Amino acid sequence: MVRTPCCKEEGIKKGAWTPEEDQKLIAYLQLHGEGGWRTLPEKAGLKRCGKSCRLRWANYLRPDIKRGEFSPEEDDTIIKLHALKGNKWAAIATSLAGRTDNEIKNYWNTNLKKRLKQKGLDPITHKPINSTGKTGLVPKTNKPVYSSGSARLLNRVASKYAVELNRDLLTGIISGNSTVAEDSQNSGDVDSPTSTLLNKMAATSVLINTTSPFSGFSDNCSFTDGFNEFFSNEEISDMYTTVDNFGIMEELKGILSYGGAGAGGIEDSPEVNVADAMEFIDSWNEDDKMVGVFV
DNA sequence: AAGGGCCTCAACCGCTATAGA
DNA sequence: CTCTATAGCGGTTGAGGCCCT
Repeated sequence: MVRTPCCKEEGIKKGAWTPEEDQKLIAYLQLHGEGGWRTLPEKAGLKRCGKSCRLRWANYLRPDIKRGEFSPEEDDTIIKLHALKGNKWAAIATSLAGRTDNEIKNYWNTNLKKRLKQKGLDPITHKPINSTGKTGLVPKTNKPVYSSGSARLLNRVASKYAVELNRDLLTGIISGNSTVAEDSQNSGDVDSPTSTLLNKMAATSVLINTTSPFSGFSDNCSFTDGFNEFFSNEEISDMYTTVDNFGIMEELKGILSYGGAGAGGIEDSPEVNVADAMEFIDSWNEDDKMVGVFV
């Protein structure tokens, strides 16, 4: 396929934008809205290529862009999401309102990467640079410590819905579309696939909890809102205080959408990480090294 | 004060994904 | 199915500002 040159036309201006150019672009977009970037420059009276206009708008001029320093909470979120997603700046940006992928990428490269290095952590793997080989998913000879908080949460879910609880139902619970709860409540079987699943979830949480070098991340996980139908405010509050690690939330979301169950409103789950986690947990379970039985 | 090196971040480049003709 | 236009993404660049000597 022959690609159309984007910015190689004669007379196309490059480099820093002037305030006058910004004004022209803003005025045009306020009048006509976004889109039609290829023809926009000519219509707006700009000697720029459409791509340049789109980037200028997306990364700088958009009214909902939050400028200024990153907060400690934003720092934590970026670091944690980077550990989960890698250099997926656009995906990370969706969790930080008002921040662009470009801004986050720059901030990572100029600040957070260095900060991790100063802490002796590899900014790519987020593990200690002089690690003895321990990684997040290979603790077979390094049994994790029991995490009572996340396990307790999962145990509550397990005991509440028992045998019928599966990924689809969990997805339903979280997205608020579940209709299976009453069936589940009739079951007293504790040695069930549900228990196994929840043990896996808990074990995954424990792994993250015990291998993450960070702590105290914000719990801005909207998916817990879906629990309102099934748990009291007090119980949900308890989830927030016991499941106090953003990574756990992310991983749980991932597990719930793993295997094509469909995650409803849950977005952008870390499929690869979760697949790896599940594979590991499965093998771990086979080896009878599960951290606990939460039934 | 000067100038050289470093740092930051807006902008660009090259590529892929996707939609539609 | 192929081709094209467009959008979007991540990596890279370079101008300008800052800091240090």
